[in-house]
Amino acid sequence: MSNATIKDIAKAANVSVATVSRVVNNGPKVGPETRARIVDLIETMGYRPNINARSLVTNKSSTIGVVIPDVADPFFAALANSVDKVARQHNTQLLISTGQLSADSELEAIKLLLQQRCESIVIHSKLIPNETLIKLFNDNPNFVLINRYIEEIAHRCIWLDNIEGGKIAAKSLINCKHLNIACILSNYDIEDPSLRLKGFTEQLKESNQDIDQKLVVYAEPTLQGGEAATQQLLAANTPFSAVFVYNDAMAIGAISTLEDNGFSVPKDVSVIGCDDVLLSRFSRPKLTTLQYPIETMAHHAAKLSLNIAVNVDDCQPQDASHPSPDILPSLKYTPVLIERESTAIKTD
Amino acid sequence: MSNATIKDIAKAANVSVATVSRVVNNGPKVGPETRARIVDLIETMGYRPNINARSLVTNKSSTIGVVIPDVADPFFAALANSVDKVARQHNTQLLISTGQLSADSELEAIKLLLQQRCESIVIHSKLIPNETLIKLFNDNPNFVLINRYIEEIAHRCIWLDNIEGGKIAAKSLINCKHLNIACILSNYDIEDPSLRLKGFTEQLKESNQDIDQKLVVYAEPTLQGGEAATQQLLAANTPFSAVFVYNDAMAIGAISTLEDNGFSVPKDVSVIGCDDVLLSRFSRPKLTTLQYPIETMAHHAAKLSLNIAVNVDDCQPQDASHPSPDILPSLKYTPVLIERESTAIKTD
DNA sequence: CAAATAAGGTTAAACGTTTACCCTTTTAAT
DNA sequence: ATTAAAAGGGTAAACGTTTAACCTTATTTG
Repeated sequence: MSNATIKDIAKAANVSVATVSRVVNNGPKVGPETRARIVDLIETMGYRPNINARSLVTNKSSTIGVVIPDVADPFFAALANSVDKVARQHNTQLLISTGQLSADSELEAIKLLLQQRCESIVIHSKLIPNETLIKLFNDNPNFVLINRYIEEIAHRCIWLDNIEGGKIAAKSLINCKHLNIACILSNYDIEDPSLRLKGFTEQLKESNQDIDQKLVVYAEPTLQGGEAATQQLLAANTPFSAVFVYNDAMAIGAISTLEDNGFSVPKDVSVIGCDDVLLSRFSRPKLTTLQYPIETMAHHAAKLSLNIAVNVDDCQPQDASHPSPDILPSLKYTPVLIERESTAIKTD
Repeated sequence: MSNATIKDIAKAANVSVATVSRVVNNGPKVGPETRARIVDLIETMGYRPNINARSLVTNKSSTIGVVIPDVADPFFAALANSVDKVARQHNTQLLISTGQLSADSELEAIKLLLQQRCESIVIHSKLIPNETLIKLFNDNPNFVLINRYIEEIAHRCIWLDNIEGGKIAAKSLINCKHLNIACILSNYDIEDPSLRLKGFTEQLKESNQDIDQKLVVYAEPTLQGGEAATQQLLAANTPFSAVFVYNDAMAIGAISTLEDNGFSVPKDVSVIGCDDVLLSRFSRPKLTTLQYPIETMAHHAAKLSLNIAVNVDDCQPQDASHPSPDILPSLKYTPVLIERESTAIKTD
């Protein structure tokens, strides 16, 4: 019933398999009444083409792969979801493979996807070495790298300007007159935290401010990590009136811990996050954060990977305050500061 | 290079394809030195079997499908993640297909997965009619339904006792002396909200309490939905001192709106959520909620679907206060109340 | 009215595996 | 010394498609 093959249909319709194949694929060379008859049969016999057989001969899979560390993380889930939307618009099936934040797993995930004959893959990899990736990308013209920049394959990297992000955060905190500023960063061995820190400290230096090394702490980029990092900060006993946090989850964990310890946000300490996940609009206090346009970026990446013309409108909107320096669609995205309630001008 | 076929290996090793196939699949009938030689060649020539060709002949896919409404929802992401963990333990690739909360899409998603030759599928469907599902399950012995109970296929349904959940919530609120209790429910056309409401009102009746129909409102089960529902509640101008909310996202949206309107939680109104997503431990105030053991359930579902013996330890722990009535591993799970800070005994 | 073209098909090879069945050589048992 | 069995390996069909190449019958063109 559900496993009728093309031959069964051909026999029932009294035509060759080629003809059936043509109606299935909307090919030419088949008369209207024959087509109608076959369409009918396909419907009533519940025929569905065997993807494997098809892929075997066409060497295509109608499948787009996504490699992310973890499906459960909202940030990566948003990424995958965005790719999924593009995929379903183009009759493409989404395949997700998780890299678990280990170089071996990431590579394994890619190979798995390759084995499934995905010709397009959007890869979020932080741990595979540049050279390996470059080699991989040279063999596979439809791979796209998201959230990472490698010069040699720059035209297939969709990335966020982390340095600029750090600068924007610093500017905002400086404007609020903060002098003792802490940093909570991810302890994952990836470049994002250090780039953000770099931009942040550079900007601080422009105002002749320096960052106290005791005030930069590292932890897992999760709610719990934010909690742990904040406890560490508190234990150091070095006063601070503001903290720049690696992501929103950590920021919310930080706020939670701060308040548990009698500090009010933003009265006693200002907190600025990064990512602008949906939640940051609903936390108490509402979170000031750097918007990471991951959905747009993932959308862009998916289209690039599928070789679909990228519509300028789909990309980061030209913002008067943050004009993109490149011709659109640019592969570089810049975060935008979203000011809400967790930051304030320093009092006392 | 990366697309060497089994024939290439055979030629290089000076053996037949059958022999190569045997070493790839750890089959018998191949001598140790031949095996070593072939393994070597496979490595150096970067051979990876073509999954499509293999599936075509074996009619198996080493793939487990998951149908969920949406990847971006943390609840479903947790579900998928849990299935993924089981899958990778058993060398199985995860395939996610999204149902978008429409019966047609859900069915389409299943068919897509079937077309990819997934023999095992974990399905989260709320909208496909019972009969359709029953038929589908009779044809496909490895399908498992999660978060829904259909009597005819009960042995393949992993579900949560929503009625009991409603009762537990009601008891807790009654214990806190609340008399005017509101309900915020999902407006999706699924049975969960009505079952929870049913349990809730039944329990209320046992204490001779009744629920004011003006105090039960419906909205999207999201942060924004919680916001909207609460505004509706506030607009009705009927006082209430507690609210039972369909899920944690809505609950957090509700708290946010309540506080924006000058009500303090839990002083002025108690809020009880449902799901116990990670976030509920980090919201302000920390959320009292019904724990929905979705990870365990999904783990269980994945194993059931893959025909893997389900370990009793993996299932819901026997809790003295909530003994499971069935022999473990039970397919029915019961939510557990997690009391945190968003509920309190009624004052004034 | 012949020739050219279009329309609607068919045939068969190819895709890369797995596996039942067959064959040969070596080893063990009598 | 014979024979049986075991070990190691080869052959070829089959899985369900797509598609180039070919064929036949109308239809158009000059």
